[in-house]
Amino acid sequence: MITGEEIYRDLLKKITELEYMPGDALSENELCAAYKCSRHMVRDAFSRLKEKGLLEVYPHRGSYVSLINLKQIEDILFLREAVETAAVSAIIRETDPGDLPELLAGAIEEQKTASAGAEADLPAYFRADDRFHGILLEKAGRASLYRLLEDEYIHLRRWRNLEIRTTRRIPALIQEHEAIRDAVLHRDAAEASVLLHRHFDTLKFAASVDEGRDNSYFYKNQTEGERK
Amino acid sequence: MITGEEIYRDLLKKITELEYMPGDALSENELCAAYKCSRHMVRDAFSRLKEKGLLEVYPHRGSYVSLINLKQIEDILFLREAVETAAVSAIIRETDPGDLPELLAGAIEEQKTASAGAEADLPAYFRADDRFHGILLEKAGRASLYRLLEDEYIHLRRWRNLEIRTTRRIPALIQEHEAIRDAVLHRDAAEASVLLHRHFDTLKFAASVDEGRDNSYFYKNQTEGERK
DNA sequence: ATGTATATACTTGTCGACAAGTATACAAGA
DNA sequence: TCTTGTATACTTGTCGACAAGTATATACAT
Repeated sequence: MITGEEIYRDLLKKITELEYMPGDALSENELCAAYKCSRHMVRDAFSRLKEKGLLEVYPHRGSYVSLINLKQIEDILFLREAVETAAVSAIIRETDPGDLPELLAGAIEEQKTASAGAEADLPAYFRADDRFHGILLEKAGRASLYRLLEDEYIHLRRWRNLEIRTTRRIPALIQEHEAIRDAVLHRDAAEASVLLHRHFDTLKFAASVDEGRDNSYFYKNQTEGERK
Repeated sequence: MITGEEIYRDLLKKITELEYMPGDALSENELCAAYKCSRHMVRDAFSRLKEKGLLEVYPHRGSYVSLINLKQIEDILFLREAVETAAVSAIIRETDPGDLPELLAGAIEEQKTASAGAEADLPAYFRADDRFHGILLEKAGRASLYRLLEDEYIHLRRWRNLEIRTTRRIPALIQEHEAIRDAVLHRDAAEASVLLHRHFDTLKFAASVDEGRDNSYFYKNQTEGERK
């Protein structure tokens, strides 16, 4: 027997990891046949996914995986920059380094090994990247805020999984992490702020340009739910 | 005929405006009798409220309006400080004032008139307060981010409605707003950052101390859902 | 009086059936 | 050939009934 929570988590995973692509149709009937459960369960999961902005339900027509809203991605990147700049500021203001140097070094090392091989282990790199930023919040005493923002970061992860060309940029991103780490360890808040801003600006740029992108995966004009 | 969306909005309003107090029991049967609809609708609304952390459902025992998690309130205040500091920084960095002075002056004026009378019009003051902070994000080109964070700010508003003694502090808060406005208009990012930090710190302090507070409305030890 | 077992009245969880709306395939007529 | 109307096969929306678990009140035995 499968619980509604499990269905929700499974669908969430398949949407963020692009097993279901943006725009794909999801049928309640097909899914409840696949999970061997009643439609009620699937509908409950749909309701939650809809609430999170990952699914769009058109009554009597069908349900579709949400397209990616690049304006929203920019917003979330802006949010992360703001939160992490504040976290760094708090770290520098309030605490002594503690085990922060080792933790950041560990996360950076993990990023290097994950991206070093003949072909990069992208999931592992992304996990290490998340960990680098997570450490900053945790050491600022805001680990719970990181959990609170998980729902927003889901969109970020889905977009990241779609932007394959990120691969080329990984070495530069790691260098930026190292510079940020150095600034934090030198307790230079102004420098860290500038570096974080630059770091997220490169990401925001990736979210704004559309060089030969498959536009069927993105909303145009930042408007959602405009299916004719 | 009432739609599920309406039930959800009504319950949300009654929870944030404390018509239903933290800890109150909400019965599916009673509500679907009150709304003259099937339990399905109420359950759907419950599901969304649960997802937002405003309702806790204990299977076969009952559903209760979530208590207020002060650690979470602090986190959201930290979040707001971070976002608005970044917004101010962006405003100063990228744009000329435009109509910003008039907008901020208007919001501050509205706060004064709402809090001036023999007894303050708290709802009006809160709306003007939200507007002041909303203007900052809007002028930084992040109006959509403000909407994105609405869900988090719901918790903030519920807490604010419960903290009656805020009233005494309103004149000081308005003064802080004026100081922030001045720093922004003088394009002094560092000063604005310090003032915002101080502004939110006074709020965070209000969320941390518990002088003669009715503790039945708050989680102890920052743990949720520990009903025995 | 006190402890224990049982019945009862709640609670939320789950299901299958049917209602209602939409898009498509198809056939009939011009 | 093109247009138009109709039947059909989908889609999601809604409902009432029943299942299952919990807490409380009650009767009974000690």
